[in-house]
Amino acid sequence: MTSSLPTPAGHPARDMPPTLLDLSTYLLSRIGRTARGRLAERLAERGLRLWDMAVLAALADFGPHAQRDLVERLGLDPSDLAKVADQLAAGGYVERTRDTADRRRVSVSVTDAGRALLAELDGEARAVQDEVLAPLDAQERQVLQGLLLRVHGGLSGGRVGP
Amino acid sequence: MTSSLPTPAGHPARDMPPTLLDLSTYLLSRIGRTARGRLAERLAERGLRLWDMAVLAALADFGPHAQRDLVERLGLDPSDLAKVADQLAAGGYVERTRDTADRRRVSVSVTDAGRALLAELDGEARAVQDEVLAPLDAQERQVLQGLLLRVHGGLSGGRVGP
DNA sequence: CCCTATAGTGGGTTAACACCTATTAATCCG
DNA sequence: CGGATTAATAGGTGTTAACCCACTATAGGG
Repeated sequence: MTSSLPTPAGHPARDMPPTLLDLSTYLLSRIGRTARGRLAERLAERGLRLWDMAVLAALADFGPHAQRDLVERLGLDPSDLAKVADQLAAGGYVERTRDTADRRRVSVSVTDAGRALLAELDGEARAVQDEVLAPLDAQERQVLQGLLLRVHGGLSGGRVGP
Repeated sequence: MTSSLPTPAGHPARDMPPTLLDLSTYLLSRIGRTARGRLAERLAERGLRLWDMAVLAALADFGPHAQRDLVERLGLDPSDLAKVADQLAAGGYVERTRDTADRRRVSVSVTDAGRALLAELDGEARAVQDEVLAPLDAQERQVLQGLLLRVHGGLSGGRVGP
């Protein structure tokens, strides 16, 4: 018997076609989608979306940005970023200050509350990751991370998403 | 210098936040999304969608199904499957025959043309995969495939998608 | 000082996708 | 037989994410 494991509880047990399962890209798409979806769910419980986390991460990692530069870095529409920044500012997670040198620009920086929030969100993300990568041990996860990082590095910059 | 590689041509070079790049789930999501998008583009040039390919693959791998069973296997809405089957039948890629035993059921089977089409689509998928996995050599790709397959096997059957 | 370009913002439009509903036809079971 | 159930299908709804346009305010060059 090739698949002797009992169906893991509450599972339709739908075997997918080998033609698809043989495609790493299919698996990547499916797994990535699942992970993304689960994290999005958790963020939604806090009234947040994935872009909120991406923006917080960019600010925490690279310091204050003009919105223009955030747009450039994250590949998000300027108009949409304005909305994200609005919401984050309303929650006190980021501060927006007019750039004194160029008063068109609005410099966005993360607050302490924002950093704390990001830490929590990162925790949620890691919890999801633990669920998703459950079948792999620590060493295998590291191998996977290494491979994915290299693959990611090779992607040319088309459509992005958080 | 930690990132000495020249930006790979025509690239905004947007460095993503390490906070995100450290998450395998982020990379999975991003890479999977890219791969999916690129394949979807190619299929669209033929007037096809991902579900068309999934349905063809299921029929080719497992033989004829009642639509009911395809729905079960692929996690697709019955109503949507009807439309997919319609289109595939119009192109001559599948045949629909009333089940003589239970005349409510419509049995769908792949035709030779359908098999030929699937072979082409699989070729497209592998071409995309070659693009996406370009940074990895053959052995690394196999390691990746193995890890992904195990991760996939551990996913409980929530939302699916092709 | 005009004239053009840029930064941010508000308020839409669009496209894709999952999902739901009603209808028709056939089956099953008491 | 008759009522309840299931299969397929047509058509429509809701959500989401990406995107686009118009407007304001500022900058900067001639």
